[in-house]
Amino acid sequence: MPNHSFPILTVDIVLLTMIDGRLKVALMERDKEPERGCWGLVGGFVHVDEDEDSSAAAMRILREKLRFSPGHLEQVVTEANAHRDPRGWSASIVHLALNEPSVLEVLGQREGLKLFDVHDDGARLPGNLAFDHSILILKAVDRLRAKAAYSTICCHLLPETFLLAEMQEIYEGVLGKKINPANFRRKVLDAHVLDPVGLRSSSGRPAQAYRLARPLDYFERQIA
Amino acid sequence: MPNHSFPILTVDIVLLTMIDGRLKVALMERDKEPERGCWGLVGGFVHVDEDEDSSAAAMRILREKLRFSPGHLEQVVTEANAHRDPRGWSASIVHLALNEPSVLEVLGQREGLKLFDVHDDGARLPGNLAFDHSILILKAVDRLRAKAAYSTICCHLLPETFLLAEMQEIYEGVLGKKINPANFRRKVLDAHVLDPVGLRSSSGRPAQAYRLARPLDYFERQIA
DNA sequence: ACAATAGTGTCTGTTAGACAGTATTCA
DNA sequence: TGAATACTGTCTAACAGACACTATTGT
Repeated sequence: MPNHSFPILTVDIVLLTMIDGRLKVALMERDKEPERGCWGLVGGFVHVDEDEDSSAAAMRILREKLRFSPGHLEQVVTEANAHRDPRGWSASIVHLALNEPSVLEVLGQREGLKLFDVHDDGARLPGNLAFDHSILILKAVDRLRAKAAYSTICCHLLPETFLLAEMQEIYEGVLGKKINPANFRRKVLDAHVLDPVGLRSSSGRPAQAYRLARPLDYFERQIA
Repeated sequence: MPNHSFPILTVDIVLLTMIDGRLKVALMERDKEPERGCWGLVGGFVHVDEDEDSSAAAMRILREKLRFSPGHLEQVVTEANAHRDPRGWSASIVHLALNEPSVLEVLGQREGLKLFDVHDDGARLPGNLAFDHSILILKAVDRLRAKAAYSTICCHLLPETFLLAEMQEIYEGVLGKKINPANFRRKVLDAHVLDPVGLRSSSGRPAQAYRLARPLDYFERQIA
């Protein structure tokens, strides 16, 4: 394996979802060197002849490795240094991808993907994580948490339509604290970012279901 | 000039300062192809044999081209696509560098650097800007503005010690709005991020001078 | 009727923003 | 003494957070 005189350019995707109020990251067991047998992020090289830009590269890699398109994809940070990859000087453009859990649970059975709990600064991640991927995961999760209280970003962890109680559970999981339901309702509805789409019944009074009308990067008011 | 099969990896630095309440970006006239004669950001290739990581590359480039170290440097975004550079598929890791104006004004005379007003989505930038540098500049400025209201980041546009009135002028310039002096004072001092360092006299009552005690990435309260 | 969940009204303490007023220097 | 700038106190409206209350379903 030669030491490149060009830096390596890769894209890594931190695939997150939430199950039972806990954030989960989807990792693949690496079947090639380096770090064969370790758990790692879904990622790959940029292909200069195929990829229009870095997010297109991320989409292609997800399509090729998982046959799947994420609900939400955004660039988080670029981790670039001499020592993170034994093959040479390496830059990874790290992306955050958010999805409702059902999609990833299905993929887990078909594609050798596994979901790991992301909590307490990665304490529950597997011990044999490839490269600096534990750092990349934490940076992506930090970004999600930072945006949560002031944006609708967490709605991408929900299905197309959802109840306020479900949305609240997601925000509680991401922010790591309980939220008062009455206040949460008031703030979210006052922001006019949700469209009502009919009722849904369960084990009590039926609840209004909503759809995200317009994704909002920055609320005026803090949502939680 | 061959079309590389590896992507190009560069670092570009958006050098900002504030003069008379207006944000300025420092640009160099390019003396090499491509885009020779255009104005461009200070930037260059990552050198895999010299640079430990991307911010070290940024520091080296500033040292080599301007013989200068910035007061504050942070990564903003990575702009990576097939068309931004005629030489081939190119990724630029964009950094934001903040400095007090005196340093850049001196450099402007010595090193062929020039300061341009950054306002109204870049309306006053020179017409012949290299590559996609106008986009990179706007993204860096957006980042600065987004962090301003909740952090001490703007203090890096000030000298080591400064008055509250000077600090307020900086925040007003970055945020683009007037701030009530009494409220600004109260919020900043309540945050306990400044250390007093003696008085300074000018044309009225002498004012308390301060030094930034601890840079704060996120205030609890909004500063302005 | 009761359990369960959805949704409303209201109170309290805190904060942002506005503004009047006092303090200390120089000319 | 007056201009200029620094600093303080206080009022109001908006907001976050807490909590009691009503509403609507299934069993």
